Amino acid sequence: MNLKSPREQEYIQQLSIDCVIFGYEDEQLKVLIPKLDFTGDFWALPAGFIQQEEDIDEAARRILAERTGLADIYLEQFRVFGTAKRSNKTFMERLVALNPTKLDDWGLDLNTLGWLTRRFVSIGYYALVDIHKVNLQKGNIDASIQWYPIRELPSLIMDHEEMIHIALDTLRLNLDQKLIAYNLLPETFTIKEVQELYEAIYERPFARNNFQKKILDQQVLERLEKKFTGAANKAPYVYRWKRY
Amino acid sequence: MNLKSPREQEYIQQLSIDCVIFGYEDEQLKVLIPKLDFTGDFWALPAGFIQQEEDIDEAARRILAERTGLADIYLEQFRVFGTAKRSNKTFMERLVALNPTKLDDWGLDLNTLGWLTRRFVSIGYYALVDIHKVNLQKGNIDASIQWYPIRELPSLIMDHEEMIHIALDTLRLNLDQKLIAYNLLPETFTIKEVQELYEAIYERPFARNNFQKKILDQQVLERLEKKFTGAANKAPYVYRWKRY
DNA sequence: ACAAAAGTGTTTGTGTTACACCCATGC
DNA sequence: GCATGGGTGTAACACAAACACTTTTGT
Repeated sequence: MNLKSPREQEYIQQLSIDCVIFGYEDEQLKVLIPKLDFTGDFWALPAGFIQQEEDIDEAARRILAERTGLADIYLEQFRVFGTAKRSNKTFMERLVALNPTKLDDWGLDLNTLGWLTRRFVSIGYYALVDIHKVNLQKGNIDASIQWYPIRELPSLIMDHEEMIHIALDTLRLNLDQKLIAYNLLPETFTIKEVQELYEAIYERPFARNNFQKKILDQQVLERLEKKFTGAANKAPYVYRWKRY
Repeated sequence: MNLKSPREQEYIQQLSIDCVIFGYEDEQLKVLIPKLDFTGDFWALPAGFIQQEEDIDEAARRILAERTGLADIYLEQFRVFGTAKRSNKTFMERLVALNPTKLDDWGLDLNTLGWLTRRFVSIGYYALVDIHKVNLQKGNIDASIQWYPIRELPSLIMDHEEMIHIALDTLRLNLDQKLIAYNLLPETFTIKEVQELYEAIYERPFARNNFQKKILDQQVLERLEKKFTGAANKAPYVYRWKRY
């Protein structure tokens, strides 16, 4: 996202993409959220616009790559947000009031501001990444970027919190159906780790033995060697996801 | 949809809505498709643009009302179509070539044409209507408008056939989940009629007795009087959908 | 030997499919 | 009575949850 010249018809007008990027770490489902480089504590989902010669999926990939350094990411549309009153106006007004000089430094003129504060329709994408593969990078208007546990989100601008909740609902619906959970895990893992991931996503416990059966019956994992942790118990097998 | 002045910023640029309107009649699932009022056999889904002060859902409702005369319709987003090469260009070029004078009559100038032939991102909606309540109305660029059985579609412009197939897939996934089948039926109906509807949608037979149980177990129908058809068999009960 | 956790098997319950039967209606 | 199609009950089966037991590991 470049604030300096979005109005030059390089991008489709009044249409944006917002990305809910899910990761998994410390038995918690997390979302990647940048904080904007302005006074006033503005957190906003990674977002961007669609270039004229670019597929919307490509645009989403570009936005994701910008923040994560990853090119090959699982992602999916989940909803379009398009109420008439949906605009950056409220939050931009507060931002402008709190950052009188900064905007000049950015070279933001009134025209650009006008472009940005119009009504925007936004396509919501959610993405699943292996959190340890991510190479965190600030976007050019970010002060910082950070993973937040799904139950400890900061206060986000506009309707971004609603977006995260709808993305999570969609993820829950699609998880088994599309067998996409493994995008959140490293290359190899134990069944217990899969179970903990499921428990983090659905926020409820699963019975160990039945869970094991359910997962293995899907025939999508291949069993590798055992994993000796040094603990005084039976060593679990390590598995890898058979990509189709 | 008004071709005469869409470029005046009244609408959001390069963003459109396409509607797949499902109806049910003669044991067949049907889709409402207008034929454009130009030489060359152009069939296109009911479509339109989004006014600046209008929710996208409202815009979809407006487009639906225009063709069906119905205000209260079940509808749902199902996908955004947004590849970079997605534009009216190919089909408009053919249309212009086949209709040299007609476009002048319409007052279509090159600017408007340019507006229309740019790359467009389109939000797909599907709608379910009681086909007998529909008051068919041509849009102002339609020559005619007609219901087509899902397996006897005409050749549609752009990616509109793909849209219909994806809409149908989504409908199949959501039908039981969201209990929306009754939007396709008249006020009252028999279980057999529901079964025939399901068979039309999923294109496969259902066992009569089990189907009855499955539907009644959902507790969303209320049983009314019997329906005497004059046939030499037991009269079926008539049901009504309990709207929540 | 023992505790801890992994892995496997068995029983129970639930819901779906298949089969059989009964009921109402008009000729 | 009988053919026709609607409505209901039950047995068979498959799937999922709950319970129990065995195996492996390090101390």
